[in-house]
Amino acid sequence: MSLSSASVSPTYRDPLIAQIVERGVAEIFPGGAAALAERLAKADRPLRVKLGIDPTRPDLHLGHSVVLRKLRQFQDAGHVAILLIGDFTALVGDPTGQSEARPRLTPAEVEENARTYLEQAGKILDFETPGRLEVRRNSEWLARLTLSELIELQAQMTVGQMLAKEDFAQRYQAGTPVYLHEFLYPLLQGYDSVALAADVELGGTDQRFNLLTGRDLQIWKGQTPQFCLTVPLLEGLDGYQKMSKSKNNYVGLTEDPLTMYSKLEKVPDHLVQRYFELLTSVPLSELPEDPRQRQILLAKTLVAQFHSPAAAEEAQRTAQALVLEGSFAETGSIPVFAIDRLSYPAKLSYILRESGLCKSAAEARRQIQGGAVRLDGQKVEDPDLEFAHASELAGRVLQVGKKAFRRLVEGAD
RNA sequence: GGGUCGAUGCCCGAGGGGUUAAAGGGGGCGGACUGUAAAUCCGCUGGCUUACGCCUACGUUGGUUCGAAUCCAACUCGGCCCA
Repeated sequence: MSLSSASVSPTYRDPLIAQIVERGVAEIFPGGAAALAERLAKADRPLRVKLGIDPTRPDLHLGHSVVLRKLRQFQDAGHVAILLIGDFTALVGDPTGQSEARPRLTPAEVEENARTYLEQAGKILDFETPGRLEVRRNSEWLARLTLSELIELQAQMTVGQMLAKEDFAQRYQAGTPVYLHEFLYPLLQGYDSVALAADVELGGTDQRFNLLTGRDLQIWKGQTPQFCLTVPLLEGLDGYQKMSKSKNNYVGLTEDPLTMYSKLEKVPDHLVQRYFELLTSVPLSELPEDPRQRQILLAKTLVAQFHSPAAAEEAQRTAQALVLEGSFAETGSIPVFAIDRLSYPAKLSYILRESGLCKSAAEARRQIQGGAVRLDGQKVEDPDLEFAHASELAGRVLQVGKKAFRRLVEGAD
């Protein structure tokens, strides 16, 4: 996949437009960057720019922020961001990405997820400027569709067209099940564009088919079809697979500065530039030569973006001190764990589990035996180590591996 | 509707009555090394705060056995083929 050039090209007068159509863009339909740039330049009213999100999980991560940033760029250029909460389509389940049977969410869960999404999107989008944001839910119109309307909608597309969707085609050929109701998803998402009279729709490259379906349906309904702008899918920390929570290769938008910093400073070299391009506004021509310095700059830039420059500085100092120097002088941003809610005597394996450093006491035990556990930097050898009182632990730093720390404190929380 | 094959741990995939918490690979975690990386090598990889004990686990339910992931029955779900 080719990315747009590093710096803003002089092709477009307006730097805002140039940024929109060039940086962090995978594809633009129809007509590519030039066509959209022209549309933007000639717009005599704010364009309605749609981004749909399915509130199927409670947390957003950096992968989501790529397209949110793109939406923000439209806002900055004076257009209207329409954040569409797919509260109805969440019940259908987007088949994109071989995830077949998603657990069915209750309406309450959907609402709760939608609430946290908005909160997290607020870190990126402009919620303040009047007229720049519209939050809608597709149950407004989808819940009212009648069967005959639905049949009419389905009559707009053939099975052959549906099977053109890569995901369907692959699964069909591989002999894995493709359910009929999955065909509904692109149609419903496309119908959202009709209902909203969208001028532009954004999405990841995996959304291309769905976005284009929106155009077909808009034409059918006599509307001017929307532009479709896709952004690249961000690879996760493993370096290859798409960032996703279930693959545990993600950085959450709400993570604390130290965790965020620690994850980002080890982004694989081949992805660092991509992260800069998609997640920051740093000019790519200004990146440091040294790969290590790039990682550090990336981590600091993003922590500063989601927290504050001061938090970024402190996270860097702490990470440096802890990991490189093994010193415990800088413990400021280590997550704390309140030890007075433990029951004593407390085994170390139990503390490791309760503090979240290990998933289970059995795993904790294995980590100790594997030489991974340290208390104030001292390796612990005895898997049965036990503490009689909280006072023996207060103020100490517990560590698993090189990067996971907890500061044990009394009376906090 | 009929035939046929299949359902195993995070994933893929062996195993066809006991020695199977279940081969092997992937992934993950940890250790050495390093740039806190990559590559490589090594270890671990169901759960239980009392771990030579107990509890869960091979689609579901029931059955046959001293004993089943392994045999039987019914059921559920999927693939393919036929109509």
